[in-house]
Amino acid sequence: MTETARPLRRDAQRNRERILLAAHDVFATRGFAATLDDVAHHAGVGVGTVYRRFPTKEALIEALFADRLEDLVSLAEDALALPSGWDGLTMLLRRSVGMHAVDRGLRDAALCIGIDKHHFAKVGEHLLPLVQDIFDRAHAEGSLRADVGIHDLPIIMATVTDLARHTPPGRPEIFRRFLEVVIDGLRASPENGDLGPAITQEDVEAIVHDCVPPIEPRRRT
Amino acid sequence: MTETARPLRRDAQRNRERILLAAHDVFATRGFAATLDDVAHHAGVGVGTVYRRFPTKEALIEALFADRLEDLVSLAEDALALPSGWDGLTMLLRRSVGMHAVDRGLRDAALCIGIDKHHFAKVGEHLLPLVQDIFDRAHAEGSLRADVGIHDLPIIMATVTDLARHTPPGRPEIFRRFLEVVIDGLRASPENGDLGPAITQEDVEAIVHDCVPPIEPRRRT
DNA sequence: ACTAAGTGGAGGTGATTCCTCAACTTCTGC
DNA sequence: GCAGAAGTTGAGGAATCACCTCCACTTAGT
Repeated sequence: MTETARPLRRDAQRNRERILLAAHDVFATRGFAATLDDVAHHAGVGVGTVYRRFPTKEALIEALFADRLEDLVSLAEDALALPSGWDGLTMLLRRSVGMHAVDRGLRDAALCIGIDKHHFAKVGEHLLPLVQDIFDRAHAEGSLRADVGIHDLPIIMATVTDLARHTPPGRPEIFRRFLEVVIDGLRASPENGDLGPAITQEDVEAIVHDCVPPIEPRRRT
Repeated sequence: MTETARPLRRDAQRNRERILLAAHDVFATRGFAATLDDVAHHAGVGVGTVYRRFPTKEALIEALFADRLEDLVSLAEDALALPSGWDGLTMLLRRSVGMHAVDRGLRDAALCIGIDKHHFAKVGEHLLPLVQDIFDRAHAEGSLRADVGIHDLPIIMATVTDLARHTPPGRPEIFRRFLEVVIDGLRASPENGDLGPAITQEDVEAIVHDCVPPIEPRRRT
């Protein structure tokens, strides 16, 4: 396993980059549901070339998103730098929904963090404690309703970004509007009812699991 | 066109009823995405029998849901009978989400009302004014935030019931919880920001259109 | 100019859906 | 009971879609 990979021929290297560029575009608009055939067409290369470079869709996705997810870590850090816990939380929500609306692949990747052991595990380790801090701060401040927790976040994100997916490209006001309603519903207020028992990790997995197109294709034997 | 249909043979009539019963079950769990082959299996008849009785999926859906949608009209009437406008609105939301979670076919049909000229037009004519009254009453009362309007309803319903679709059958708490957050976000409050320009009918059509499986199949020439 | 590396894209595989049709079965009126 | 109309069946045709393989061809690099 310590085998050093030989360097690619120059044309192959160029094609690899074209594929990654095309994949960025295609996954941004179609999310994980995009096909490698699609990517090949956009890159102007044959399908075979894509499969030679990235043996499975999984490999391409990892190459594409592993470090792009770091943007979310930066965002969380920025949110924690704000003086107000509430402002931090709402900034996290607004900005990440915005990013996910622009790049649906990023959205699918981000949702994977919470439900998948091996994909993007490293980013998850960085991100989750930050998000926890953001929630803790808002709770301590008394601005975030007490019965909402960190496990609600994936559900909110999945739901709002799914709406974003369906809204016409030119009208982001629509899902933003919905997000604002949700945000206002998250604010602690004496008028709020009680939400009952918290969401569990299993709930999140069960729900988010089929809000994301599968990375590995359906292979029936 | 004034041709009187001959009465069905007795066994055919029995089969027709079995098909409708099975269709009820199948559409309840799979929504409009269910196939007529599915219905046939559940009914214990051949596919051909289903296609003989209901030439298209459309015909079966109309036969199934035309009057079941009246339940929503009754619900709206009940909501209007409550003394408080806010209670009426939240009852409409909670009960219809509950109904749609239990019967995904009903959900798809209800969403069709707002976006489709010819299906379920009659029910729509009854329902829409009632819903408008419910919103007007809550607005007049000052309990519903002023920048939310009737066109937000399909979007909210589509989003929350879509979440309901993904939640495990035994855990309705999850989408109910989310709905409560949304409801609390709809309440007028001095802390709320402004939502900006209202949703238009075109927005609703564009969004809800692809939140519902198409009634008519993809027929390429 | 020779060879290993790389390429293209038609097409195999398998899943899924819609719907037809021709051989068969059952009902109903006489 | 029987003729024939009405009804049934389910295998399978046709269309679509995604994944991926294969091998005759091209090209980089020494």
